[in-house]
Amino acid sequence: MNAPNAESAAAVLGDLAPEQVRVRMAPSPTGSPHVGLARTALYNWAFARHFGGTFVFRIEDTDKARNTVESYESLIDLMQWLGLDWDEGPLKGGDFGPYRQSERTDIYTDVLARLREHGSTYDCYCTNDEVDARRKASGSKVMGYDGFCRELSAEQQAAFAAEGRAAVVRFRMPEGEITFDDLVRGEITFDTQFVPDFALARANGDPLYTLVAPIDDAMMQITHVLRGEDLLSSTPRQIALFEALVAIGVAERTPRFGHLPYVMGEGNKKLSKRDPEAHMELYREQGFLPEGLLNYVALLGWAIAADRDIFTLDEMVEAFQIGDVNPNPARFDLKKCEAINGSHMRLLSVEDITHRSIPFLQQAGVVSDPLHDADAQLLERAMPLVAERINKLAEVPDMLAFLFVDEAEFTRDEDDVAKLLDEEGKAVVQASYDALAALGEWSTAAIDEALRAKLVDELGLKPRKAFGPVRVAVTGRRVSPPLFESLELLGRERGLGRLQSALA
RNA sequence: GCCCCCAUCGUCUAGCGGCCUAGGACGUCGCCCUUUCACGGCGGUAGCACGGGUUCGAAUCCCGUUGGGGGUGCCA
Repeated sequence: MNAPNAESAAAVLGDLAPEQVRVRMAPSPTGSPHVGLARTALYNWAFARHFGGTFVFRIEDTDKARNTVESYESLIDLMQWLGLDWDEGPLKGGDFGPYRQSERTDIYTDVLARLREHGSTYDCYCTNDEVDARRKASGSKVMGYDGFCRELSAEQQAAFAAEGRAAVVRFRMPEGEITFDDLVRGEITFDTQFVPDFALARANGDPLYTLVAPIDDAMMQITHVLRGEDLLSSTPRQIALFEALVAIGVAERTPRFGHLPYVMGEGNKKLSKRDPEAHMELYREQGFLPEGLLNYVALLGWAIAADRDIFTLDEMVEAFQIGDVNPNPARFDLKKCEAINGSHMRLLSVEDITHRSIPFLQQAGVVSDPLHDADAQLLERAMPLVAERINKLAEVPDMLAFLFVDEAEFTRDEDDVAKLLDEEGKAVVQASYDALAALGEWSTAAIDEALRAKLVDELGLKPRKAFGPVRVAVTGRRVSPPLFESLELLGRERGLGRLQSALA
């Protein structure tokens, strides 16, 4: 499938020293950032860090109609949250800037002029309808542009211009085959007869992605291009253009390419922007940890070892080899993503989880903002009870709300009340109240002992039966932190109050 | 249509010609732990798409078929 690992560093680097590696993440600021984009960013980042090379962050905002500032900002925000730090790019600068294509139009205009001078381009006056009509007439199976304007004389060009036609600039594709050694797929060959002359600039002069990406990669001295599989079939065009850029002295070399597999959603289709599961924002809001999310996303096409799937970013950097990336598309599985995140949660100290949970608690209105001492102290005692039983930070407020609310605002889940606080349940709660009202010391151990003596020993209830109603009475829910500990934290007065109010 | 990519449990994967009676993880099922939910532990379930080669030997290499995906823009 891929090159053997033992040789892969040499196979990947060629004559480059490891620290000369330069890769880039080059998203378009349209829409909200995507899971696939995060994976591409992660692989590029890990590749650069593995070799001690440079990770460039570039914004591909040539499509004025679709770019938005919100999208640009959320891109930056996401990268920062994930901890994928870049060496050159927005907010950071670098020797090859600017790093937003919208600020580089002079460069593109200049390079385009040089390409024209070199004979790599030509002006094309055709309309789509004309091209379609010719294809229909000739019966050609090849879609795309047919090269009609390739050899137009100056007089013919003048004649078209006189008709008021504006010309797009097209690249003159060379004849023959283009073969490249894809870093994840191996050798791939295209016959350029199936790669039509493509447009480099709009009729209004605006440069297009097809022109701009290779120019930037060339001038930013990118050595390895790791990008989505959707760009695979545009690679021969880019390689041909790169060769022209080398010829005119803009590029030193053509980078190596590696095409990463798609991330698929439900069914078997590419995770699309309409898919709510596609958006990174969502995971952040739900309280996924960046390290957990990154770990899961890394698994979509790569494995650190045969029998292991929890690892840190440092471990990934150490182990990451582009040749190990699996070329087939991966389905995003939320269940597994949560499980991986939960494993990372359990790797954290309680202090750390507490710290990270506070914004979620504050946003839910469970604790004060800024955090008062009283809340902080209660939180410090409560977090150990829940830290082990959650997969996402957003679960914390649900688990702990009952401890923090004012008694007046305390409510119980209706379904749970209906199920567990029936006549029988209320009798249990009453018995619990009796047992605890007399209690001398209000501690977990004492509460445990008292309730057990009363409910299990005296009334002969099974623990399952006994503690369910009490739990709903005290915490308002069937699912909660451990009961005795919860009672202790609640305190005698509020604890007994809850038991009493459940009887009403 | 044409071009290109892809193909191991339901899902993500390990596998680089003999270590494969195909390993791990998530899911799922059962059991244990247990005051609920989790966590943890133990066990089960389930897969090399198909057909031809090559080879002493194929999940692994080659060809074909089938199936999936992508491209085929004055989008990126």
